Amino acid sequence: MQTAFATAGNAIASAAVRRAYSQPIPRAPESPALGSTRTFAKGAEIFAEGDRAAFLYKVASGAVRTSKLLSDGRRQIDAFHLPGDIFGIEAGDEHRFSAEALGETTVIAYRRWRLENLAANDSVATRQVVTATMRALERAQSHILLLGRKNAMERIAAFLLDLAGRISENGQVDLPMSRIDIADYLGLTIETVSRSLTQLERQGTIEVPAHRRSIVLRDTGALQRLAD
Amino acid sequence: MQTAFATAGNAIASAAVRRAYSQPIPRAPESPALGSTRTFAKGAEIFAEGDRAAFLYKVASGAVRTSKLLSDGRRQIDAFHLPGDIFGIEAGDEHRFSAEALGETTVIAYRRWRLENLAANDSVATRQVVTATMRALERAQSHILLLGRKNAMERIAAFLLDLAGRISENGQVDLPMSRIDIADYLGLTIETVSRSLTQLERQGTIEVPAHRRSIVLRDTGALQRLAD
DNA sequence: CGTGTTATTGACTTCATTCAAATTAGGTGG
DNA sequence: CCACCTAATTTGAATGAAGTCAATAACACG
Repeated sequence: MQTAFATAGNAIASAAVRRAYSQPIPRAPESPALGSTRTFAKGAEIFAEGDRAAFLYKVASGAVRTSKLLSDGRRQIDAFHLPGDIFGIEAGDEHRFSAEALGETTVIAYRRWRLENLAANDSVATRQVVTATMRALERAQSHILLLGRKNAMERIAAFLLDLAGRISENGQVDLPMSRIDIADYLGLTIETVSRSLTQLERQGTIEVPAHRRSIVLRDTGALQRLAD
Repeated sequence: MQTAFATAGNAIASAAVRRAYSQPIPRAPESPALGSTRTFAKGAEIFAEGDRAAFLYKVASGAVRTSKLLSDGRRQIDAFHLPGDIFGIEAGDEHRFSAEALGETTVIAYRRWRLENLAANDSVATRQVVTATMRALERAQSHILLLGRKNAMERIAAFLLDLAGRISENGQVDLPMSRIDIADYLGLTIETVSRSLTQLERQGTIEVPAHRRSIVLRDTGALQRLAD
């Protein structure tokens, strides 16, 4: 078996678990029409696979992972969502992923638009949802190439560059996620992720400070070449 | 929008014609407003990665693969498109994939909608494009799970069931694609695909007639269990 | 400072790939 | 209809990249 993220079982069960253990702290919405702000603790579930998709979300601060589980516990993380990103868009009326906060995270929940209204309505919000959907599709498609045809080192390099492009501050990337999350995103194991990072560090391509939760990109050119 | 003469001088058509082995055979569109019909020979290129995305397409008959290449020639097939499927939707103005006919294939080309119009406009066509985009996203996301976390046998089983759900006639699936295409879709090699099929046949789960281009699903339950 | 969690490292195994060869299908021209 | 040819597929044997199992190390936090 691969990296089993040991959350108990199926969608129904985890929906129940969510009610028990997650701590959504609803606050007064900044403006009713614009959605309501909610804060989640590290690891808290924002929604579960199979939950009714009544809202879509925009990350205000922190970070979110959306993932799917196989029956035996293998997990695949579909995407990481950073501030400004919209997630939870669905065509049907159920969430096909679960979403969890990677750290203390604040999101804005917007009441969901039915698909029909999406096409019918012209508004900034509508446009944003269509754009977010297209972006999600593009990301998913390039992730398919990564998972289908790239080796471990290429995956790590591509991941670091992608993240750097989204949240780097002068070449330093502060990872909002654990090695397990990285592994489950890249279709690898935590050990392989660790070994690849060590190898990149030995080559002088990156630098990993003591606390291990940030990475300095020393040679983005080399990463680019690796990533393809 | 689309006129009978629009096919003659556009960027896409000439880009396609430039390539050696594509043979688009423009015919009179069934209805000018609804797009123009084009037929492609087996292996012909409908559009290439980087081509200007002036049209989107619906498969009328036959089948199409959309794929990406890495610099060293590794290929990943993003999706197979069967009659009724829409492909070639882009947010930007370039195709990020190439598209090739899997056999003698007829498609209908629709002049592309700009993203802004998509959100602004309410029409059957708009709705179809939004729906097709959502469907593509859902497919891509479940393919990510397959590529990231499923083993060879699980991938083959899932592939056969998916295809059966789209084109089976009483349990028989006529494969429009070669083993290489299947391998490049599932992130495997042609040898592994062949071995997996052989094993499924030995188990009595499937049956592969002599010409090897169709497969009879004898035990979909077993496939379902394998596919997860 | 302990304690629990997360990450790294090492040794060994395994599943899928690679390399190589054999077999089969399907088209072509006699 | 058959012999021949080419491309596609299958099969076998050996290799290798990433996974598994196990132990250690490094943090983070109370």
